[in-house]
Amino acid sequence: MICINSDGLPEMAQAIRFRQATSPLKASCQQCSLSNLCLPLAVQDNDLDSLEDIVQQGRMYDRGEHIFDQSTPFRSCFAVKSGSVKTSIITEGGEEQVTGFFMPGELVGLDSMSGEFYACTAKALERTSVCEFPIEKLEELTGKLPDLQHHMYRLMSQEIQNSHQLAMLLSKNTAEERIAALLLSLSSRFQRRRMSPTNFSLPMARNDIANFLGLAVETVSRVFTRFQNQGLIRARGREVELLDVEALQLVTREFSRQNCQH
Amino acid sequence: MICINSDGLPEMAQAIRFRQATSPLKASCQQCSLSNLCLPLAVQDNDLDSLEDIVQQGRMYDRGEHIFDQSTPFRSCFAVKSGSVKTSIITEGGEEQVTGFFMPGELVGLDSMSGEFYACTAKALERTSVCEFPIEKLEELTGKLPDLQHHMYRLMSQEIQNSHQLAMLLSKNTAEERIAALLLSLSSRFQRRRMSPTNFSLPMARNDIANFLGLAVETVSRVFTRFQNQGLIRARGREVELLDVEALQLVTREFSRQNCQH
DNA sequence: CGCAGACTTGACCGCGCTCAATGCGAGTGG
DNA sequence: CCACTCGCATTGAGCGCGGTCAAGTCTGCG
Repeated sequence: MICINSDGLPEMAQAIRFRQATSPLKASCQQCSLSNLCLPLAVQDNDLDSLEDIVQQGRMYDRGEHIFDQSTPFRSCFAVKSGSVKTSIITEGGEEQVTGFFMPGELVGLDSMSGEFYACTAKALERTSVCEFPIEKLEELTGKLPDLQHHMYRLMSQEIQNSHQLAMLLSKNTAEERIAALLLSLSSRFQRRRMSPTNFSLPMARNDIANFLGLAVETVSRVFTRFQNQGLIRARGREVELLDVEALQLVTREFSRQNCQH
Repeated sequence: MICINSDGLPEMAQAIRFRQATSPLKASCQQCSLSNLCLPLAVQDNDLDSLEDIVQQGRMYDRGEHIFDQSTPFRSCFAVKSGSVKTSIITEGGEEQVTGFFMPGELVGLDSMSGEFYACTAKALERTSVCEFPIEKLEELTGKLPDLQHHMYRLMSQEIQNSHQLAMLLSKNTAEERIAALLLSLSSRFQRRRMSPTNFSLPMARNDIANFLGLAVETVSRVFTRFQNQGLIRARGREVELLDVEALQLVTREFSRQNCQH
């Protein structure tokens, strides 16, 4: 009845191979290229050891694999190391609502700290590796390191804000505005990682974009081609090039502008 | 330009009186009737003193008064003691998006812990009193009391979940489903406070409901009367009586049921 | 080469927004 | 006490954005 993972079988063989290779090794935050984005960002160099002590190098996940779902007991938060993750809530009826996309350096699972099970389902959008922070140890550590605690509060607070922004987008903005906003959000997140902010490939399918933004797939498609015809972007499949960032920013604010003149 | 406070004058006299009576006194969580809902819920009896040490009894706010807005430097979280509060994001263009309603025992400001200023504007929906938790002291205290820290994580996590639920409501559900969901949410929150879950008065105006749920006021009105005609509720102004809770629950799930048969 | 899944495009229609008028209750002043 | 006003809520008429349904196209992969 609930058929979430509709992906192929042949990936399993690969998964097992990698699982053995990288299983429960201790991670090295010191050498990680994401140390200026991820949790280490908040801890002093001399405390980095204690963070490394609790981190577990997670395994690799193939495209479509679940990192956890709503029936998994909540034990850990996960930092995306490479690849990307989508989280979604799946209702009793099997309806899915995508709640977020997570890129390298971002922390998944903050919405699950209030219950026994994860509050959402996390699925790898591509070949993805994660670092695992067992929550008990993490809480213990944040009790000792005020800076880390502060950072956790910041991250969770930011997550609330993001979600509010999404709610705003969903309740007030047109399809074009929502999609422009998403493209710009992705753009700035690529930029944070020192990648091109105008030339990237979408980690998620049109379907996920549509679900996330509360639209039909067809509408997403139409807006993409409309943007392309207007010269705002160039898109072929998941490859996207932002040709006119300022115009896109204008689109996201179009709503406000139109409704303020009277 | 931004004309938010449109309420009457005569309340001012009263406000001043109350302000003097209860101003920056130390609050007593021990005697507070909300101690089983609010932060004290998470601390041992013998640690309650340290929590009381940092709490400040806030002043009274009249209907429509701002507790803080997006230009206020972030310093504290606030627990609603009596009355009720609405939070909203106000964009550059003056557009408002209501992000939440807060009732006694609930904590306002968790979305603001990641920036220098509050991330939203908090407005009293009626005569309201709050307790103030200065954030620096609160963080210091949560570093010492693991239970309290754990509770903060829970609260923030819950806030994320709530917001995701809202996003889901906004992107997938019809007007009727959204309003049924809101009524049931309010109902259960009144019940938590040992008040009637079927007979209460809405703290917010139709306008706020509409904004929160991403609808037009007119739609809210129409759905209310439709529900009334169907015998689900009885509503006159802000007074609401839920006549058929089970039917309302069915309405919220109607969507899922309809879309699962094929 | 052929198939499956993802994406695109087109035609149609309905929910909910908009605009506009009316109803209603509370506070105000004559 | 009634008439007036101002916010707020309700009700009705019409229409547009975006959803739905149905083909058609593209792409990767065995």
